[in-house]
Amino acid sequence: MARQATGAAQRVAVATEALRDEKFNARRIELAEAALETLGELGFARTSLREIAQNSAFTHGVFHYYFSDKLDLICCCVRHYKAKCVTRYDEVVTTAQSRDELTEGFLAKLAATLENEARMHRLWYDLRSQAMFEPAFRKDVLEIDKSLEAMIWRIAVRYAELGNKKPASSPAALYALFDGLFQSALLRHLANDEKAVPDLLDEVRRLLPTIC
Amino acid sequence: MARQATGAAQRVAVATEALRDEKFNARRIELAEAALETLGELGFARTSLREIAQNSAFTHGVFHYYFSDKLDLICCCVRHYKAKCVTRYDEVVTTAQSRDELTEGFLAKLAATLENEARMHRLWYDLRSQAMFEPAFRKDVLEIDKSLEAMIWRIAVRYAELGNKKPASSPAALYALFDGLFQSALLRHLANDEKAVPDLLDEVRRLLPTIC
DNA sequence: AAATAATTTGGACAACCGTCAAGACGGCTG
DNA sequence: CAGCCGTCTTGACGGTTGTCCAAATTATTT
Repeated sequence: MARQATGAAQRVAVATEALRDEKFNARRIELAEAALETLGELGFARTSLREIAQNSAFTHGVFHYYFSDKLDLICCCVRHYKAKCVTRYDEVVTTAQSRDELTEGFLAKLAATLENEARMHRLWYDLRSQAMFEPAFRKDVLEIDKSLEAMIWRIAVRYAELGNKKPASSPAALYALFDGLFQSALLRHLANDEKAVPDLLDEVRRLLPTIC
Repeated sequence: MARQATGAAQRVAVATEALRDEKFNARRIELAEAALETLGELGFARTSLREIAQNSAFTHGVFHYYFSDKLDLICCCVRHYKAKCVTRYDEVVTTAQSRDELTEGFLAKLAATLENEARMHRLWYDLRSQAMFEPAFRKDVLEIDKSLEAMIWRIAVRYAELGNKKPASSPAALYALFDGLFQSALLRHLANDEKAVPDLLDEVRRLLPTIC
């Protein structure tokens, strides 16, 4: 009986603790999302915890309560950012019924994210560069890079499938190609080069048939 | 006569001023080179003028005497870095007499610079990302990017020439591909992935015949 | 050799940084 | 209602930052 009571109490304790953890984590994500706003605006180098707090509804102390460290916060930001990004083209991939449909759907998403989420993308490139200096970032960054490579690969496989072929290049090379093109287009776009987006689309449109 | 004397004096004045400018600029480059040492070690975000000075033979005041600004210093660093980089493969391109010779020469240089100048390369990627946030960097970065694209294109043209063909892709796409591959390999190399270099070489070896 | 200019030094400054801790607030439990 | 606990605020701390400047040193000209 005593054992049972203790067991029940323990179960309740575990449950409440899990609930607390969940709530705690939800708050972390909320804070990370607010931090991403400022990070995307200023970049890693110029962003301080105080600046993040001032551009959000939170005080700078809260961030230290939920994150052990500045790096901890930014790692959480990166990880959260990943979840959003990696599925960007999946709907197009699954619904497209022809090469043309896939191509146009992909290009549309590409142009849209380049123009509307430029700040998030430049932050990603910033943090990936930081990972070359800061070991604490490397694990997350390499993991995200792998996910993005897989994302691009899913497009290529589907594109090949719709032509009854197989992709001609490796996942790594294909990701490198698209990543390089996107990075260059992003920089040009941020520098107010109005041809950045159409040039990227032309390039990708020309490239897609050659890789399968 | 008076006119002539004035003219001569002016000529001398112009000459000495030019000499002064040259000396001034030589000092700037000397300082920039010292700064690159620390920048390559710590990255843009964590490098301060005092840290640069402490790791060099100069005091921090000198940097402010020769550079109006921290950005001014770093722009000078980037511009100086460019001159070194852009001709890296030119000797291989001009001396190679066969596709194999060009391929092996290129791969050897590629592996060497990735391993021996990793710090300079990561600084380049860092600064290119910074250019997405800091407009002051954009002009120089875009210019260097164009030079690197041309450098890669010279390799491709020569490679095609040695096979009596023409490159199949555009300069932009080709540069994007190699840049993406190199960036990925660099990150992996810095994360102590021993397969980073051989994987890059394998990939490039496989890719070269397909682009021409 | 004297005077003028260019260069270099090292310290002072205010502003900012990440971090921390003492206390306030508010809901929940006993 | 009293006490506790998780959450949050606020202000302070030592250290670092970019910038500036007056004085010292060196080079150049007269």
